[in-house]
This record gives sequence, C-alpha cells and structure tokens, in this order.
Amino acid sequence: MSTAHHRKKQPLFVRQQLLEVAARLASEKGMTAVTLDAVSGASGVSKGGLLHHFPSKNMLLEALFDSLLERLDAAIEEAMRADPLPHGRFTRGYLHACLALRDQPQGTKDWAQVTMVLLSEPQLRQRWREWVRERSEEYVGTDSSVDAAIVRLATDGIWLADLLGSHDMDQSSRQRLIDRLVELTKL
Amino acid sequence: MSTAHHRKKQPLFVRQQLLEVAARLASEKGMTAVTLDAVSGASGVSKGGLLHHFPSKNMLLEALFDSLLERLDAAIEEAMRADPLPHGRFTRGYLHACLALRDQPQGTKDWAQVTMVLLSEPQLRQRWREWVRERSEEYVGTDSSVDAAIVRLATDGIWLADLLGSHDMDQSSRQRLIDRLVELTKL
DNA sequence: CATAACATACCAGTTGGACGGTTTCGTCAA
DNA sequence: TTGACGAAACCGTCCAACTGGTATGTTATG
Repeated sequence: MSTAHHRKKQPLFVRQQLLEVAARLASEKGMTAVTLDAVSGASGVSKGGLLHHFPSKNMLLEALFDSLLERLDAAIEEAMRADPLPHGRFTRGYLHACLALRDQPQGTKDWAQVTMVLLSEPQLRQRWREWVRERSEEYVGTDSSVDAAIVRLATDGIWLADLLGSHDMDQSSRQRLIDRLVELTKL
Repeated sequence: MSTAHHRKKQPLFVRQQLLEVAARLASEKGMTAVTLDAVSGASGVSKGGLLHHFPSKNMLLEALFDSLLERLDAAIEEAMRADPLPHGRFTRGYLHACLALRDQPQGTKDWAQVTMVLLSEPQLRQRWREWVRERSEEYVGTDSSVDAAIVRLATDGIWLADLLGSHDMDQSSRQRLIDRLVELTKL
C-alpha cells in the first residue's frame, strides 16, 4: 500500500538500478553483503520486484557480470577503431579499455572491484574463461607474441592494483608505464 | 559427550587444520560457502571450538590471509637468496615465488584462489595494500625501474590467469614468457 | 482485459555468535 | 612426587536475525 506501488512503471530503469545497487554493495562491502534483502532495500524496490526482474540471486549476479563484460567489449572495440596499426591492436585496445573503464564516473562505480568480487564466485569464472578464449582465438594473427601476452598480463596487473588501491603512483610515472607497454606491443 | 572431547589437546594443529578447511571451502565453493557451521563441520571441530580459536568470523578470515602472506614472504626470501644479482632481485623473487606457490601440492591448496576470494573482502584489502607498500619502500633502490614494475604487474596477471583458469598455455610457451620477464628485470 | 510490473506476507532453513559446560594441561606449593 | 587449582582447549545447545525463495496479491499499461 506504499506510494512506490503507484509510481510510474519503468522496467528497464529499475532493472538497471538494481544492477548498480548490487555493484555498489559488492564493491563497498564485499560479496557477503550482496543479499536480496540488501539490494531491494537499498534500491527502494521490494524483494518481490527484485525477484521479478531476476528470478534468482544467481541470475542477478550473472546479469551483473554480463553487463560488465558488455561494457568491456564496447570499450575495447572503441579503442581498436582509433588504432590504425593491425599488429598488437587488440592488446592495445585491451590496455586502453581497462584504463578507460576505471575512471569514468558515470554508470557502475568501481568496475574493477565489482568484477573482482564476482570472479570470487566459481560459477562466474567459467564465463570469464570463455570470454578470454574467444578473444585469444579471434586475434591469434595479430596479438600472439610473447611481449603482447606480457602487456595483457600487466594490464590485468594494473587492473588488480587499481582495485586493491595498491601501487599508488603519480600521473607521470603511470604515463611512462603505459607508454612502455604500448611500445612493447609494437615489437 | 563425544569421543572428540577426550582426544589429546593439540591447539596448534587444530588451528592449522581449521585454516586449511576454510581455505579449501573458499577455493572450491566461493566465499559464500565459508560459514562457521561449514568450517566446523568439515574439520570435525565443534563450532564452540572454532570460535575459541578465532573469536569471530572476521578473525578467522584475517588469520587465513595472514598465513598466506607469511607463506608468500618465505617463498620470496628463499628465491632471493639464490639470486646473486642485486638489480631487480626482488622482482625476480616475486615472480618466482608466485610461480612456485601455485603448484606446490602440500599445505593450503589453491593458494591463488584463496587469496582472490579473500581479497574480495574489502576489510582484507587494507592488509594487502600495506604489504605492497612496505616492499616497494624496502626495495626502492634495486626494483623501481619501469620494466621491473611491468614484470611485477605481469606476475600479478599470471597469478590471476592461473586462478581463473584462463590463458591455458603449454609448458614451452610459458617458459618463454618467464624467460622474457626475467630478461626485462635485468635491463 | 490480458499481461507485465511491481508490492506484501510469509516460510523453512541457515547464519554468526553467545553461553555454560567438560576435559586437559601447566604450574607450583606441600 | 603429588595433587590442587586456575587457565586453556575444547564441546553442545540455544537464539535472534537474516537468508533465498514462494505465493498471492495490486496496479499500471498496451
């Protein structure tokens, strides 16, 4: 009998908001804080409403992870379009996409943290494995050198360091790091 | 009135066993499976006994994380002792220690997975941050080049890839990767 | 009016942890 | 040597809060 019941229906917006709330909870308080009650409570949507959009908790987590992967894919594709050199293009795209996602303020906050938390659930690791396998097969012609692999691994390392808050370095040394990584992709 | 009550007291052994059980649960079924009931049940220790060793669940997780850090420190120190060249020594030690920890069968299984799961808890990230900061200050003289930083980041990437099961590569290409990383530490 | 988009009420199982009990152990006086 | 005794190492039970999920509404929208 609350007023929320009478508000305008906007399924896509509510769904998006639920995902963002789940992401915020995950990054701020860890996986154990992501409960149906907490998500519904913090988003102003009833638990019934939440379970209407996501039939189970696992479905919610999978949807959240998928939305993050889509965002990553889009960022990579955008970076690759601006890159004229074929050799190592995907690796550079991966690098720049990961760097770009970390500081865009809009949308899901703390992209890295959420991803990390989600990857701690064994069920979601399979999805990530498939994602990596598909890409490494697709770009086997241009991005399979040892140095390219190192750059991608280092990118994951940066991603990890960003989310953990370790390795706090100033802007200039960070830029030198990135420049060197880009240089490695072209060898 | 069970027989377990009458067994010989071996506090250190029991404590160690509790940590190992918690680690196994974390790596196999994720953070959500690490409950006091599950740990006590799987280790044959009562919940009371468990809470005697670790006054709270958080204490248990912190103790587990600390034991992993100690293991990492020991492995790094061992690798560094066998390395005559000062320049980049810590970075190589870090690299080899992380590689060594992943396939040693004895002790805590799936070192990487457990670490990952634990790092998904925000409270434990602080501990990791401190660990990194201490090391980077200690070895600022020998391991602060851009390439050394890249190697360490790539090491984290390998660590991540191992635990996620992505990047499955054969032994020879893995060795070439490592060789190249070691080479980078010496530039 | 049919269906999607919500809300409310409720449930059975699980959770972390408090609590009081029992057994072993180290220690130190007799 | 012994044995008393306090502390440490356990055990088993109970509980309030919370968990994911169901069932059944009510409202908006096409």
